[in-house]
Amino acid sequence: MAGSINKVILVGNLGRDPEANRLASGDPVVRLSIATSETWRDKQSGERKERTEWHRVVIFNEALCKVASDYLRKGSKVYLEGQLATRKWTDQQGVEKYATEVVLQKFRGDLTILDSGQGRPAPEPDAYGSTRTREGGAGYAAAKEGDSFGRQSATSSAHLDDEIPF
Amino acid sequence: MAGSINKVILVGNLGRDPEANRLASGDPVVRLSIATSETWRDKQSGERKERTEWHRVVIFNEALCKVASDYLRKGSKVYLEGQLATRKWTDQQGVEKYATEVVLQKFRGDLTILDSGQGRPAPEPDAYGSTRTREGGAGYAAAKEGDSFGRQSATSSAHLDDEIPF
Amino acid sequence: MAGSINKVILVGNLGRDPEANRLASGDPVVRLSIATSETWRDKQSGERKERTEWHRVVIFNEALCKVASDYLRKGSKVYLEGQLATRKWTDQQGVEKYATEVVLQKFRGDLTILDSGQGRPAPEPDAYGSTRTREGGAGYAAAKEGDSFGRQSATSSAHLDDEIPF
Amino acid sequence: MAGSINKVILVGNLGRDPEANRLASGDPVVRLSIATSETWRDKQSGERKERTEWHRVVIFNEALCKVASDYLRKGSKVYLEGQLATRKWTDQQGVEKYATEVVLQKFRGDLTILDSGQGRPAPEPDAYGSTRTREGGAGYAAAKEGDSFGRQSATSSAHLDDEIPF
DNA sequence: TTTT
DNA sequence: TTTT
Repeated sequence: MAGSINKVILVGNLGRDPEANRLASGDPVVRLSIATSETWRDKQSGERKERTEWHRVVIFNEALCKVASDYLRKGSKVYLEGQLATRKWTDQQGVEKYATEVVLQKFRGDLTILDSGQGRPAPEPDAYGSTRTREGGAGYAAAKEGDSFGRQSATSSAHLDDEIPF
Repeated sequence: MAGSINKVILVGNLGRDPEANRLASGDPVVRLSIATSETWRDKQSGERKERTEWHRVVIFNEALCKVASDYLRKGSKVYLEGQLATRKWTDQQGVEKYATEVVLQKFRGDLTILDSGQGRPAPEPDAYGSTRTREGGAGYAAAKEGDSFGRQSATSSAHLDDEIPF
Repeated sequence: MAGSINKVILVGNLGRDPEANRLASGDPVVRLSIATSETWRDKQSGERKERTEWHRVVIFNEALCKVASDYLRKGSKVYLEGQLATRKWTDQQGVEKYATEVVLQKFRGDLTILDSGQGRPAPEPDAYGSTRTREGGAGYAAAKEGDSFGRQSATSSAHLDDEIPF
Repeated sequence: MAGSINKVILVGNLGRDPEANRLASGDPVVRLSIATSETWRDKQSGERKERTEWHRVVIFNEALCKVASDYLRKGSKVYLEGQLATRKWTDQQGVEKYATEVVLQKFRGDLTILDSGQGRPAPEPDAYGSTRTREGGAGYAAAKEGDSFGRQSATSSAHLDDEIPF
């Protein structure tokens, strides 16, 4: 379909520290869990309501992987831009599962830090890069080769996804 | 969270005609299934690849419901803007399911037709509005009251969602 | 032109306090001057370069006028969404001038505060509303009626615009 | 300013054919004039009103220059994404002038054709690329070196800008 | 799991 | 005129 656009823009906070990994190809992947929320006053009761939405973000863009793993922490506020991708897999019970993620593909997407580190622990300089030398070490498990879309294959990440529910 | 943004922008084509319904409250809901796709040339094989992504869109914005049901048809190209919302429900086997939708809430979102009707059947004038007078009639099933977010309750739409795969 | 989109998204900082005014109609207008900047390393010299862009923002959306005048100050960081509008006028020397602004029309646009007031003077409660009672007083000059687009007429604001250059 | 975003999204039609040029560096530049419009019904008179906005677009992204010059024509509908940049220059009378453009920098921005050529003259295959071999030839005037931002210097384009009014 |  |  010539002429289609698939774009997500989020401004929100990380619910936990970024999860940095490498595919078998050596390419980095960083996963973020981002909260956005909206508040409104209920017309009936007059009560203040809040609804929080959690977004799974998967970064394949190398430069942005580095920004994410070096400078983002639980609580960080970010602006990011990616695209929607729904992944399907079959769990151990043979049940088909779906998860929709915001994907920042290689050379695509955008990620900008909106809180300049106030109150967050200073990042270790080049924390992500250093894992190149201790590949597979604690916290940076090696992953299976990605699919043609550049994402981990459904099976290799199924056990992670089962923990899903964001 | 003061200061969060949850925005999706899609330009794509409808995979089927819009599904117009009404909540028990009488408020309209229109569901769209939108395809976006991207093509690229595989660096290894040199082959041209294509990946299509299907998006579930749910419109609660009344004016945009009317635009959608009056002027959109299978194949129509649209620009739309909404927000991500993930819904959870339990199916008949007791399995927890999730579906992420692009929601155009009341008084929010945007929807613009990008192909001025070429080749599509002329819409019946005010097709949607006329269902007000035959509520529950063929093609416009009445639905259960929405939840606080204004969306149909998980249970009332569960059987639809099971058909999912977009 | 059925099917056109004109959208600007900015994340940046206010270069000065918001300027709140009222049109002759009584409708509020708030003007912001927003800086965005980008930095890069020059490939030749290796030097770190920075380019700052200044954006004129004009808010006619009443709710967002209130947010802006009550909570924003010089230095505040905001996310905002509006549309481009280029205004033309003739200055006292008879020279045609143009200025492009990011406009948040009535009931349109978006404005979200991204820094929760850290270090900024607490806003006077309802500062903007209170000017209703001292209309035309210092700092809230009354302005001539807006044009059909809801903006001040070119002539009524020409002297302001001559100070322009952002 | 770490953490700023300057983004413009337009869906509109070309008011004339693209203007393809090359900088002295050999890098391509394509200029587009894009119209967006909105229509509304005047609350007082009940009349249908329309307002058209013209946008100057400047493309430095090489791949998108090629798309624009090969496939776009007067009347084409496009989706595009760029950033705002205001350029200042002094005209022959010594008057300072400003023009705000939507810029698609090298390796940045987005451009998607929304009408698949219906009714437009088929583009000559690779029309743009062929100018590499007849640089400076009819229709592809060579231009002075760009500034650090990658844009043509103010002086070299001043005479073009004087024709402005988009 | 975040944030206000 | 902001911010880093």
